Amino acid sequence: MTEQTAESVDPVPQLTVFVVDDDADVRAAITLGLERRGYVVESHASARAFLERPHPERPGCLVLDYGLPGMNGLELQQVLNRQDRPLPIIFISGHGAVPQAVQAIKGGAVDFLEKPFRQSVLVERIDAAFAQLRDLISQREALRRNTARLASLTTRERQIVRHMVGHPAEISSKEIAAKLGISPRTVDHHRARILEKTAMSSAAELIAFVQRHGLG
Amino acid sequence: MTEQTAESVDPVPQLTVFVVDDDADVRAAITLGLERRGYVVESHASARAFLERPHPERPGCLVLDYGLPGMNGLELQQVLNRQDRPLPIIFISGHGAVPQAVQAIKGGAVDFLEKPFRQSVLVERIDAAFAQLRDLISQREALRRNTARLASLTTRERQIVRHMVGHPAEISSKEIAAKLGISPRTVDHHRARILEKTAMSSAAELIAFVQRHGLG
DNA sequence: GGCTGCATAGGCAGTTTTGCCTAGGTAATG
DNA sequence: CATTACCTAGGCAAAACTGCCTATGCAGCC
Repeated sequence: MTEQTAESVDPVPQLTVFVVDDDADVRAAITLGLERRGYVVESHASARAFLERPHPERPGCLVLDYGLPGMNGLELQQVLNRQDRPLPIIFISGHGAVPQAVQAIKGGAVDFLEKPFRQSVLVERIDAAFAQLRDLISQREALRRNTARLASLTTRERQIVRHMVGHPAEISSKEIAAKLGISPRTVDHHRARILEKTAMSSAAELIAFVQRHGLG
Repeated sequence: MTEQTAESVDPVPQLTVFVVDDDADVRAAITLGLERRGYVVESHASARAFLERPHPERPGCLVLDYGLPGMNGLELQQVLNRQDRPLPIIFISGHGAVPQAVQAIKGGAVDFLEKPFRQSVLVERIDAAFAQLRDLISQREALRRNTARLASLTTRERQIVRHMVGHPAEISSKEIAAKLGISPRTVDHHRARILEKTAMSSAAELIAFVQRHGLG
């Protein structure tokens, strides 16, 4: 195990713990505790400030106060959910309110902690969030690679793929040609190009692939 | 709209609201309120009693007290989750405990209500649970129908299907025959029988189907 | 012993797919 | 204006698939 330059170049960028809480003392306490344990922490006083930070794509998880002034935690969660950014959220809240916790978890939050909580509990949840994040990232990565292969398809080609995937019972050139109002010969031609571009060997393989990974 | 014998034969069996709470007053109150609104209610005083009821497959949803003596609500939820029975759960709890609510929702519960709650809120959640149930049931129904079609396949036929699904790039009779050490002609024969039995029109359709629904 | 179901395999004809060629029309682009 | 990309479409031949036929061997069952 030659462990030279362990700190130098990380293939996976360092994961960051984003902390959003309007209480400066809370931010300081969490930041301090986490940094002592070796985490990279970046804190913001409001949802707005967090949303406007540069490099919004940096991977990490979010420790989010529920009762923020302005845009509250739940609203921020919803904003983030609409973006398809992989960012697991751990809520923290001053007053243990069940309905809010329910909504947060239903919205995909990793957990909902009531203040005060022990740092060790938070660290546990952060590790869980990071594990979840790594899953999400690898899924996205796989999807991205696959979608890239389909991205080079032209409109017509894509249309034919859609039809084959949507109606796997009608994939003969004749049937597709009838649907599209063109010659079966042309469908053949497109099919050949599609298989070539996607490096697949049969319509079945293509359909199976798109069913698994989507068309993007 | 001739509404003769509306009550006689329901194609979908009547959905039941199961109530499990150790407090007889709570059971009575919920039962009364729901029956007045036309719901069919069946109540039990303990998780054990609910689990041991006859006809366990009757469709419905479960209004479940969290703080049951003996097996508590969360444990019952986990038992039910291990069975693959479609039964949406609405938790009710005397003391609003966030961690418990979090666990319940993560376990798939529809909601977690704190006592006391308004009947109208409960009714709302029950309707949501019923909607979710209907989705689950129709999904299961589709799966069941489909698995039945694959169930009539012989060992060899199933083996060939597995191979086609697992290696969609190698579905020509030649390739499959090579893998199995038999004649391409025989694979043709099996393929024809498979498509006939499953009422599919192409290998692609079969693969797409099995990918979606599994082989059972 | 006969019957049935399953796996094996071949023949033959018709259809389909696939690969490789040409080629015209259109729209965008340099 | 030339080039490029895309959609269109046909010819031709090899390969594959499909449907319908026969046929053998084996196992289990009445």
